[in-house]
Amino acid sequence: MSPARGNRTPGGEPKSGRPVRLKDVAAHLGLSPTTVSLVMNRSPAAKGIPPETQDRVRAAAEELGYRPNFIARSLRRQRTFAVGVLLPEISEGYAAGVLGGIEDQLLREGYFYLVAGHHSKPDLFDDYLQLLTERSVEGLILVNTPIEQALALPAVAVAGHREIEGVTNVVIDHEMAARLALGHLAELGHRRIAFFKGHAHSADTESRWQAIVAASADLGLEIDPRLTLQLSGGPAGEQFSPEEGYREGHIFGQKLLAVGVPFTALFAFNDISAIGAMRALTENGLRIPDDVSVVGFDDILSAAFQNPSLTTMRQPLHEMGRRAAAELLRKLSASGEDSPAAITIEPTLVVRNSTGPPPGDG
Amino acid sequence: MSPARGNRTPGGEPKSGRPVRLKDVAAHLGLSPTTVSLVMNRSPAAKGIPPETQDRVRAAAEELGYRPNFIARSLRRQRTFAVGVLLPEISEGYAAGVLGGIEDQLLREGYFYLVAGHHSKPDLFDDYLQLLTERSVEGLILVNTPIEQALALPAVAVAGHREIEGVTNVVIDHEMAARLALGHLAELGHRRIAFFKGHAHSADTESRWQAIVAASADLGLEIDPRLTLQLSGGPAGEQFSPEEGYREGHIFGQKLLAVGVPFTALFAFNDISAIGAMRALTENGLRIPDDVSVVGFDDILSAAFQNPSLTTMRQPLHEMGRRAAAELLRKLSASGEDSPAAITIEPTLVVRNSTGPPPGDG
DNA sequence: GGGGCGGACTAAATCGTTTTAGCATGCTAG
DNA sequence: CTAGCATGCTAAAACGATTTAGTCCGCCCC
Repeated sequence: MSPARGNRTPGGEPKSGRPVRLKDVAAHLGLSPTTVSLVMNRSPAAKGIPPETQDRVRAAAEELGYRPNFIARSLRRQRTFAVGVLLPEISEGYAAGVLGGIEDQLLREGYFYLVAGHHSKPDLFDDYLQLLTERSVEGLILVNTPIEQALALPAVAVAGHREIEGVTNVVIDHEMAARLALGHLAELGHRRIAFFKGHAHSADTESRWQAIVAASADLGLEIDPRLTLQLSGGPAGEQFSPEEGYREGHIFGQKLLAVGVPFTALFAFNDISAIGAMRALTENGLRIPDDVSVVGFDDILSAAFQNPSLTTMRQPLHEMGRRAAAELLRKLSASGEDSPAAITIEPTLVVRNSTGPPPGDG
Repeated sequence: MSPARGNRTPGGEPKSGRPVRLKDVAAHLGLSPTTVSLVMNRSPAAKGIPPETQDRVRAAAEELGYRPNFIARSLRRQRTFAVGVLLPEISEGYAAGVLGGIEDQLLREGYFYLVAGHHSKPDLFDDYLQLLTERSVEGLILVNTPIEQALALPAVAVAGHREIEGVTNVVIDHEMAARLALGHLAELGHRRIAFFKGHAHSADTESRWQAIVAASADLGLEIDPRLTLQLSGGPAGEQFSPEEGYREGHIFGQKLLAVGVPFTALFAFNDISAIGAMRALTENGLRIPDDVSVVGFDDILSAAFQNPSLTTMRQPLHEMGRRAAAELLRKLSASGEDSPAAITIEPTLVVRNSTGPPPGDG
């Protein structure tokens, strides 16, 4: 049936070298490119084309294995259906988790994305921003990437450190996190709880701490300043490695014991430092959770594989990425004046084996 | 010394709405677009244009904040400087690690990449392959992604499961891995070593096992079949979760003890199962490394945070990604007939605290 | 018989570049 | 005096689509 050579591979590509263009389909049918374009795009202007012709066009396109050239289409329509993602480093748990969510949402909606890892170097950040702009991305998602100035493109930030005009921030609900974690400990019977605060130059630190203070008050818990230690996280602006965080958790665990103020639970700033602290406590003869309960934050992969496995607040990274992408697409499509300054994501408490009733409570 | 510069933001964008085009620069200078294009691209054909004019052009471009439109350029030159990356799932440690290396290399060479996660569904894989082709990627990198047919584009696979015509495979040097790991154990004095084999339908399983057999022979070690257990990894073709791997390691650790054949070391198939096994051994009163030494494979983040920290073979994921990207770019640029069928990457042994001399050896 | 109209298309401009093929102009050599 | 040849540029045709503004034809109706 196929008129004139029906030679295509299962992939839809013609066997001959070059791909089939719109023009080829048109020529094959004896129609103009315009007509074929209108039909293929189901353009409203195609209503004047009789259904029979439309079918002919679509059949021919299928038969020849026509695939529209996205580049040409992008140029003409001034739409690339691509967004840029800027993050410090792909192969880091946090960013990879968020990126997974971004990916799901974007591909589902027919978008692709270009990723650039700036390794926390501001000049690289600027370069990549430039390159992404040149490539005509329609918007930006910033993961864990602080920015100074307003951006020329619609943008959404995940764990953005600042409030920037026009940039929607996807953040975790710290109040809820504090309520859940402290509620869990309080319910078990803990009254004297130690804390690790985040390092001073992280945006999360302050809001999280305030949430902890508020939740403590609500629950009638007292916070003992001698039992709150602030992580330094190394030199300012530098990304601290997991190993450093672990080491610091280990040191701080020992410090807590050295203070001599009794405590029955520890709420760490993240899983890494929690794991370090668990080791320090264990080394000092304390048993977890029998003597001390430990709660982490993040739910990294390692948390489940500790012994005992770590109770922790899970940040739904995938969901955060998904929401960020969805919001960006909304900004792109809608007239979009009604974009919120922040989107709050609910964390969940993952109860494992590092928490239990305080000693002498049963 | 920036000349004239009226109105551009630090970003290089003009303040007025629309970006500056080549034509604008030409008009501003009273020259033709051709001339400006030749100069901007340092085309060989620009040798006929006097240096003075060239300077004028570049100055104007700088002043107006001209940025070439990559889409238009791609269309005309039939080059996108973009490659497609197909992987099962971004937010998985292995793929994220490799992707980090891919990213570094590609960006360094002026390329971008489009990622698609097919979640191990063959139909999604086909769809994305189609979409990437439509977007005119110049080549493909497949991470942990088995393919059936030859591909229409130049491609490199990382951890590819099959040998496909024209696709270069980046693989780990299993012989070396076996030599290093067993050499380490042998040197410490171990003679009776237990093994976890990978599940049957993984490509790595067979070659790795053969390498182990060979290395054992070289080192004069005997392999006791009663001490080799094969991981099942769940239903065929299904991605097994870390939790499952961990659980299986735990079960297999107990099984090893139940067998009743004495052993002083375990070489697991991966870190996850090693960690599970460590827990099982510890629960049964064995001390690591005093009674049993354990070696893992992969060096996932958790490996360093175990207690004791895990000695393991590190797969240089970043390097593997980097090499894959570099090879793909080589294929794209060179006439490229001389592309190897495989690129072998050297693993490294990371000695931590889960290995030591066998008991009664000191 | 011609004005109006709906139906079925299409010519040509456009998106922003690159690239091929020339066009003036002036100078030199024969 | 003019053919030949640099020199310094430019016109116009791509690239592969989309989209605006028609065209052409037949028919109906007065």
